[in-house]
Parts: sequence; C-alpha cells; structure tokens
Amino acid sequence: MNNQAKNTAERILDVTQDLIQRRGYNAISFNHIAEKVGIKKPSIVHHFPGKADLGKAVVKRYREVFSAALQAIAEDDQKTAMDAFDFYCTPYLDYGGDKEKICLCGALAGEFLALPKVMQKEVAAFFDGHLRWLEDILKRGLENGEFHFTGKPAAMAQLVLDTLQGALIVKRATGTSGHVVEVMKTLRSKLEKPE
Amino acid sequence: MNNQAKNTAERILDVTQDLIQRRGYNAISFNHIAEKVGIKKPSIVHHFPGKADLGKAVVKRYREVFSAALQAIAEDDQKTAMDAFDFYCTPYLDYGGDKEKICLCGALAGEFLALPKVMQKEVAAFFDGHLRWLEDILKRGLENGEFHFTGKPAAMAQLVLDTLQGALIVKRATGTSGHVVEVMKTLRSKLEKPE
DNA sequence: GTCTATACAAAGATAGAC
DNA sequence: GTCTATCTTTGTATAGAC
Repeated sequence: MNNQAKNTAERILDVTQDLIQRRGYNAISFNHIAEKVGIKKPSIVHHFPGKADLGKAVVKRYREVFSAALQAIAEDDQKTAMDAFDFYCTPYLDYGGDKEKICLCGALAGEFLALPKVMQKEVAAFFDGHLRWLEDILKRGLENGEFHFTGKPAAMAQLVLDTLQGALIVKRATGTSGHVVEVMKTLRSKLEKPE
Repeated sequence: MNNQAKNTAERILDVTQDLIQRRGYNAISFNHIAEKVGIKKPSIVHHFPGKADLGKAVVKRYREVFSAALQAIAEDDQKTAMDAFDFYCTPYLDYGGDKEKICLCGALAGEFLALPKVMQKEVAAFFDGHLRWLEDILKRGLENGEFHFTGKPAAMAQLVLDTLQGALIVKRATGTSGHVVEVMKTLRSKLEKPE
C-alpha cells in the first residue's frame, strides 16, 4: 500500500510521526504537517480536534505496532531468544542508518515535561512495555543457555533500552555513521559471553 | 556565591539552562525565562541579542565547565581510572535523582534538527569531547589492569555515554527512581570484570 | 471532507524613555 | 541596565461556505 492509497487521517499520522522523529513535537506545527500532506490546516483539525489529540494518536499507533510485533515474536516457538533480541534491534538499526531520525519516543522523552499529559502517558507506556518485553526475553535466553550475562534480567533490560535510545540521539548529534551498529555489537557481546 | 550575588547575565544563563533541562529549547520562551529571573523580556535581549545567542551561551558554558573538570581529573596522577569514571558519573547520578531533569545536551539532542546551527555545533562538540575523554580513561584503565573488558576502548566509551544519556531520558518518562543508579552499576560491572 | 477567512494568544524582536 | 509600548510573525483553533 503506497502513500497515496492511504486515507487522509493515516497520511497525517505518517507525516506527523516523521516530523516528530526529525524535529520533535514542540518545534512542529499544523502548517508544517499540512504542507507535507498536501492539505490545509483546518483539514487536519477535522480529523484530529487538537494538536494533543494528533500527538497522542501518533504515539499510540507507534506503540501498538511495536507491541504487536514484539508479542508475535515472543510467542513464536521457532524463534530463539537471540532471534528476538536481533529483531528488537532492527528498528534502531534502521534509524541508526538515517542521519536525521531517532526513535519517536526517544524524541518525545527529551521534551517530556513540555508534552500534553495524554502524550506523556503513551510515551511512558511505550518504555514500560519495552522494558518488560526485554526482561522476559533476556530471562528466557539466560535460562536456556543462549545468554551468559551476570546480574538480573531486569537490569540488563534497562541497559539495552537505555543504550539503544541513547545511541540514536548521540549518533544524530555527532553525525557518526556506524555509531549505532557499533554499540549494538558491544551490547550483543555482553549478552553472549560470560563475564 | 548565592543566586542573588550573581549578575543578571549569569542568572539568565542559570534559569535558561534549568528550563531547557526540564522542558527543552523549543518549548521555552523569553517570557518564561524573564519571569523566573524576575526581569522583563527586553532585559534579556539586552544581554543576549537573540534566543539562539542565549541558547549557544548556555551550552557553551555547560560544555566548558564539564570540560575543565574532566581535564583536571584526567591529569591528576593521584586518581585511578575508576576514580575518573566514578567522577564522570556524578552529574548523571545527580540528574538521575531529580524527577524532572536530564542532561542539557541530552535534551537538546532530542530536538537537534530544530536547533539553531550555532547550538548544534556546541552540542556536537560536547558529545565528541566526552567520547574522547572516556576513551582515554578506559584505555588507561585497561592498560594498567583496573579494567578488564573486551573490545576497543572507543566502543566501550560509546556504550557508556549512550547508556547514561539514554538512562536519563527513560527514567524521567517512566518515573522510575533508581533507574540511573541501577544501570550505572550494571555498566560498572562490565568494566571491572573480564568477560 | 476540504476549503477561505478570521479570531485570539504567544512568540521573537525593536524603539525609545528613564 | 531596565523598562513600556509596539511591530510582525506564527501558533492553535473556530465559523461557515462549498
């Protein structure tokens, strides 16, 4: 399904998500969004009554798409814990290869207190869900002998999430291509080998 | 030296830095700053001709204060590599204990492309400098037997910086007290023990 | 569902009095 | 060095025609 085949509401969500990942929430406006979608300002308001509603809808969709994919791979018996871990890394690798983009929720977390409450809730739920999922995968890999790290799976889950989120914001600021791939290899080695 | 003893320019810098660490750059205005300093909007303009000038001055000061402290401990022969590492962690620990604050440059990196060019340069220089300093300390600790990690010091420096920056943005969004302390212990254990 | 027109507030910035 | 007053632009949001 290409972009033109989508309905207006979806195209607004796509453009808004892209703009937030590049510039943040408080730096963009209905005008920026409307121009990229190819409509006028009030048409956005017709689909989303306010900027906070639009922002919330963007994060909610992002969170749910992630959530469904993570749940699917966690429930797939064919997949190893390392398969799941590598799958988790793919979006970070994608954004890592883009000079301008970072994780949607990483961008929003940087201006967290300047976000509408409804958006704060979504962003918090995103991170909470990822931490729980990572903990589960790491615990499984530790128990079945795939992983060999010391310390609790919960602590390792924090390390993984924090590192990947941090890697994206640092790579964009420093303009270092390969920064995310590099740190991901380091991270992976801490999971595989015993200390 | 208390706040009232400082001159106006310094008080403006203090308030602006604090506001950026809480809310980001694009979400704050001369009015917010003026109100907290206890002056009026045009008085700020007298000291800093534009918002970009003020923003640049804030990051420059932050970067230079950090830089001087890091250089001092790196040149102190009495300090071990682990002393230096722990010293590096202290500001992150301080912000970690605050529900609202993150690193100034971490906040700005989240809205990097929506910053004035002069500010982007300062933020990039901050991260570049920290990566070089960390690599130097880690290399030294590895050579003198204090540290026992595998992989290049440069890769480990990335891991440290990314993790600490990510930990701050994640802890604020999730409201998890202890998140930063916890991940820092994990990080420390990866330096100390051989894999 | 999309548009033009408009209301209203807040932003950065300037001029000039004190 | 600080202020009042003002300018200009841009922001979110609304009303109502098509």
